[in-house]
Amino acid sequence: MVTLAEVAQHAGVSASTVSYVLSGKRSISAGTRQRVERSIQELGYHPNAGARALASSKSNIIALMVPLRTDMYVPVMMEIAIAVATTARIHGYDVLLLTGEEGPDAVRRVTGSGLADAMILMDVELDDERLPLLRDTDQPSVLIGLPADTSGLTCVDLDFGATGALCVEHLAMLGHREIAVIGEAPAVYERHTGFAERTLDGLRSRARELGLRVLHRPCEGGYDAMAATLARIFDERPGTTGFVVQNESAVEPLLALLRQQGRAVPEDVSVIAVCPEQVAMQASVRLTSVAIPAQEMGRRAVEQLVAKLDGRETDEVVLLAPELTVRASTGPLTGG
Amino acid sequence: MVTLAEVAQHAGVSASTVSYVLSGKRSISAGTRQRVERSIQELGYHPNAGARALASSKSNIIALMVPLRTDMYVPVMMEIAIAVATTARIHGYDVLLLTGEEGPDAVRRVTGSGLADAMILMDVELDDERLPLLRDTDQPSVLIGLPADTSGLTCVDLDFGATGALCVEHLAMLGHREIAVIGEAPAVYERHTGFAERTLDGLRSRARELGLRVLHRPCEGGYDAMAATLARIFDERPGTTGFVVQNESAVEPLLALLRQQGRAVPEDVSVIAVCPEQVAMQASVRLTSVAIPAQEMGRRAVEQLVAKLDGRETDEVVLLAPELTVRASTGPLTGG
DNA sequence: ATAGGTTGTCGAAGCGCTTCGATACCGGCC
DNA sequence: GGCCGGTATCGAAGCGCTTCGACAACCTAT
Repeated sequence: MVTLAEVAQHAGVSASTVSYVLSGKRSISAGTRQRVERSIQELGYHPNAGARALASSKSNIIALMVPLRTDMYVPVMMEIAIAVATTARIHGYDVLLLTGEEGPDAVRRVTGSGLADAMILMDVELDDERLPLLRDTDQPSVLIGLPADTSGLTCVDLDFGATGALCVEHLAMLGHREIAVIGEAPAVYERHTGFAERTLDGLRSRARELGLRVLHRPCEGGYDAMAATLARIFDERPGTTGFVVQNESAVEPLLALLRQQGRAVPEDVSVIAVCPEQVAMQASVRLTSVAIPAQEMGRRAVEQLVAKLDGRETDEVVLLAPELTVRASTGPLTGG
Repeated sequence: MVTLAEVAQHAGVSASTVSYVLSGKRSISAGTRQRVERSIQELGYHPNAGARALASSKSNIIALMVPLRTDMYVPVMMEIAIAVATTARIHGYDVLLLTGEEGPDAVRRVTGSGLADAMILMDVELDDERLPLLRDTDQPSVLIGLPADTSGLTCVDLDFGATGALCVEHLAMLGHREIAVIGEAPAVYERHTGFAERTLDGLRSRARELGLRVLHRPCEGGYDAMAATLARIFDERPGTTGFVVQNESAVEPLLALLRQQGRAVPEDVSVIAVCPEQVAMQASVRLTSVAIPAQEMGRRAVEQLVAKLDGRETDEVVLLAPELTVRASTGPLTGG
């Protein structure tokens, strides 16, 4: 393994000079710089990460805590993770992958050991037990998701409240008066991850303003659960003509069941999904949807974090504006 | 930040003693050990990762290279990644997440800088450009997937050849004579990731032995592509009664289309999927399937790697035996 | 010509840990 | 009683890098 000292010797300069060439923290004459750079090339030098971290107290690593459980939409998680890794590299950071398994201990471990310079937390619960630790530590962090109390924290998330409102508005504009919300599995609500509730709140309050009736039903994924849920919905509200689905594994079952019951989409009922673009595009009916901008979320989280690490001011809470794309699953209510 | 020296002072011993308490590399008297451990507790000491890495030349980090592209089944990737992270922690390692974006350079960077002690590579192509580097370096590595030449490499993968064979056997046993294989998107074959070809090879050779006719069609995901593909299949081989699907985004479309055409599953046609358990369970028909053991693959990869790091002998290639679970989508051929 | 400011380079200290002798102590044995 | 082999502990060196202060060389402005 080639060391700084070897590079220095090869280039005929001192070790500190090589270091300054690398970091650019002091001015170096053009000639010296070139000689050093050529030596680095020729010897195939790579600075030793451990030594660097020790000397500078910076690891150039960002820790990313992903949820261990896989009951929620996994591709979104993966896309965020990949966006985080990619964006981090652009800013010169690597990403350490932590699972939620260790829980708060992971925060202590990473903070205490100087393994990472900063953290990104996914799947944040409303009253997350990791938050007090985060507030105590002086290690910068960004949450993807929104806890109940955001004071002193930086958060990035889709504006789910506005998302809910946007869905209602679209359906209202098309003339629908009674809508049903197919939500995430009950477990998601019980866990208080927040995003599902926020969607619902935004949706309900806008519906109230616009005079629409809303029926909300949590729903496990899969056909059987969806069949039962749908039956109960039409039982209770036979006049339902609009659906908002926030559970990707319920989308396809819903479409199949509606088809089976002879209800045409979008002629008889309209369906809006809150899901990644890919799901909306690949469904049996191209879905009108509000996209979950996973990539953007990952990217923004890293950018916020890097800003903090550079000592720049950052927004406390970044809520991404939802965008609704009209496709083939929603249409005007044609009397009925 | 608390240091080793502070712990030593607090416990009234020398720094090296504390170090030996931590590492267990020399015997320590019970009394001393307890005093030191109490001091560690009280002061909330965490060893500094950088210093440790520098002094010991071991980072206790495993690098995991995930593919950047997301055209393949992402949940499998995620599940593997999580299994890798979880298993690594059990063995005292953390996981660094690298995307394929940097390509071979990432291997050089990580190897050269001592950032990680070892690597796991996912999405390995038959003639992967990272392999020469891996062979050159003395850094241990494990591949998830199987390249063309495995000499000098350790690999973990599902035995896709046996998987293909297993599918044919099951269909043959049920009396099917003409089967169609719905494969991955053409791009997957062009990339030569290998697993798709291996499945096909295993399937074809067993089919030959058992006297079945096989028609293979790559297929993009989604309804439109599947509709076109299915039409061509029945056009060319009207007597097709068995399907093997190795493309999770084609599964649901296939089932819907068959239903639509009045072909009952499993009475008229049988369908076997090669997919994660969850997909098989959540489909509109509970699918007979060969599971892709993502978790097991991640776990085994780490275990192989740790064995190597510990200087233990390891298998060169670990092929996991496929398991076929019979559910509701396959049945005996009832004349026709 | 000289004081004062730049610019480019060097040497040395030190980051927090591991690890290798060296040392001190203990009990048992011939 | 001196010697041996363990066992428990310490001190010091060193891992490869960053960074600070020093300094030489040069350039201006007086």
